[in-house]
Amino acid sequence: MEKTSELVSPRQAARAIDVSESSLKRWCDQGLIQTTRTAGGHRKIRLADIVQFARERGLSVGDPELLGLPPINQHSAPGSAGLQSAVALLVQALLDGSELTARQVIFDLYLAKHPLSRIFDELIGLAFREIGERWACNQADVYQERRGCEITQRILIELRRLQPVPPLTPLAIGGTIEGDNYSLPTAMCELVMRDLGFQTIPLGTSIPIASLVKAVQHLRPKVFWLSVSHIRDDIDFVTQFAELSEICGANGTALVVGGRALTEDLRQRMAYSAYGDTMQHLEGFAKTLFQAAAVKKQ
Amino acid sequence: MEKTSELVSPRQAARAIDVSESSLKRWCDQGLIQTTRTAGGHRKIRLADIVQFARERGLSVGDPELLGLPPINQHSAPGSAGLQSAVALLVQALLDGSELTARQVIFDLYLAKHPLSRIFDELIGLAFREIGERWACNQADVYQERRGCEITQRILIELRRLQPVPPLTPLAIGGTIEGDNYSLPTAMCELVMRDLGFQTIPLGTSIPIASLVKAVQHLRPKVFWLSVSHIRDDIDFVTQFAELSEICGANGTALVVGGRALTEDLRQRMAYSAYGDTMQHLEGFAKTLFQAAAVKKQ
DNA sequence: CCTTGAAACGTTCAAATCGTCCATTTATGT
DNA sequence: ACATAAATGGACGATTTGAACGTTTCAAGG
Repeated sequence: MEKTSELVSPRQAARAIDVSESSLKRWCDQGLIQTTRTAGGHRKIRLADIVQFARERGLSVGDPELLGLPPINQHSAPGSAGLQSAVALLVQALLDGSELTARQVIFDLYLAKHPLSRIFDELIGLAFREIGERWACNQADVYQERRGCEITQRILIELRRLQPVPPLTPLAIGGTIEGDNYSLPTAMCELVMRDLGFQTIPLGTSIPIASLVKAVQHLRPKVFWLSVSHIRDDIDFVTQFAELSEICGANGTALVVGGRALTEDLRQRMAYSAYGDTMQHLEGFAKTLFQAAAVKKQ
Repeated sequence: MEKTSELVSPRQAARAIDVSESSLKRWCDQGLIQTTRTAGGHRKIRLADIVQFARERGLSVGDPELLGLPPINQHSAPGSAGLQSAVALLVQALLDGSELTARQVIFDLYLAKHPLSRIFDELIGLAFREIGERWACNQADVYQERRGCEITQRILIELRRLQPVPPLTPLAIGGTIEGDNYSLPTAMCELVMRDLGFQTIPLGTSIPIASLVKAVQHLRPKVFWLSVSHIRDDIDFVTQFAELSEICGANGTALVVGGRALTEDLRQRMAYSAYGDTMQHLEGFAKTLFQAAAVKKQ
């Protein structure tokens, strides 16, 4: 087994994306792939950079193990399979606890240049809706759903490693409120924001709003995302949320909210910068915001 | 920040910039890195020099603070100076949200072949106890603690990737009960079991005991670990736990329990194979169990 | 003062990488 | 269809790297 490291050699990279070592080195020298050099002149390539390159050029990662990534399965021809059949595959993998298959399904789509937001909305989101339905019909057990969450969370963390390291400029933070322990949506928010170029700090789950307020004050982010899957007390939530909203306003922080717990009725009693049902909504909003911030900077 | 240990050894420097010790020494001898020598000929490198060298070449620099991390021996007693400074470093990193530093502190110890169980008990465990105390004294905020958990969890997942893939033979599974959303202990349990050679499946958090029972029936593991950090209703818990215990007995599954919520009083009303306060307890018990299973197999 | 284990020393060596050149394949233009 | 340009993949000796080895230094404890 190859050594797992943040930096890979040209040979590892070349084998992984199935091109010759010569070509890879040439691309490095042309500046297509960012590289650093050792004192003796050997190239070192960041894992995220090589994956990013492969993604842009539509090259499939044929041998991920060389990059310290998990091995591939036979299923799922990249791209051709499409999101639809991928959902069914993912549902089955998650229910079976087959982490490898699940990972491969998601990675394939990611490498096939699908935007993260669409993968989240139209693959993972749908998969968990499907699992929820089966659970309701007693065709699936709670532990299967939880295990699926666990697996998915790990996959998200590994996806994060493949993202290019964002510059330090605009900061986005977020988390979930006290009593809400559903960590997947907030993890997805983070990846979407990072993909747009934000530096991100996930605060975690089940945090009292009072503490979220402090986090905004300490870290002064450009964006605060809040995914609400569960609310203990509506009235408490609304009053405390008002404070968070106010602090965000005072700090110039855009407050983006979402989550299935935010009913129409509830939203009318809240003040925020944007609301989104889906990750694609979040991406759309944050993209305009990021461009605005970038322009302002110049 | 003037430290006494401003001079570091080649080994420390080499690991900080992720190159082999050989190369680093060679570069020193070539004059690429300024070094001083002790009377006996050992190289001593100044912190500033190694950082400057790394910056000039765009090599990845970990955290300069790490270079001051004193080596920690296996024979150093718990609570010795070395571990204590590592704990302090980790506490600060987690409170600051500095994932890089936290990761390197933990990885350094792991790569130095320290048993995972000790790292968990004497580094991570103590660190979170310390954070908890600061929180109680209003010196730390909730979001800092949660963010620390988030960071640690990611590190654990990355540690998992470094572990050799276990054979399929003995299976261990575990998780937390409904209402208990503290995922770190159960994640640590998983890594310890994997280190011993078990195949593991983490079921996730907040699972009703009834569903845990089903998991045992479906998966028929050799070991079931249960980390209990929070209990909603004592009586409910005890009665339902009895069922889990029974099913485990019927399936030949060893039931290992632990966690701060299991008081002396509570434990007297529970039937289990083993109880452990620490990861080292778990490791000790599971080790004998694994050997027994291995012998049986032959 | 002596013992002892860990870390650092210097050296050696196989494997990996460098830069360069060149044959082959693929794309492009007339 | 043909010629030309561009990109690819392989091969070469020279250099760099990482790991092994036995020996020496360091720091701690009896």
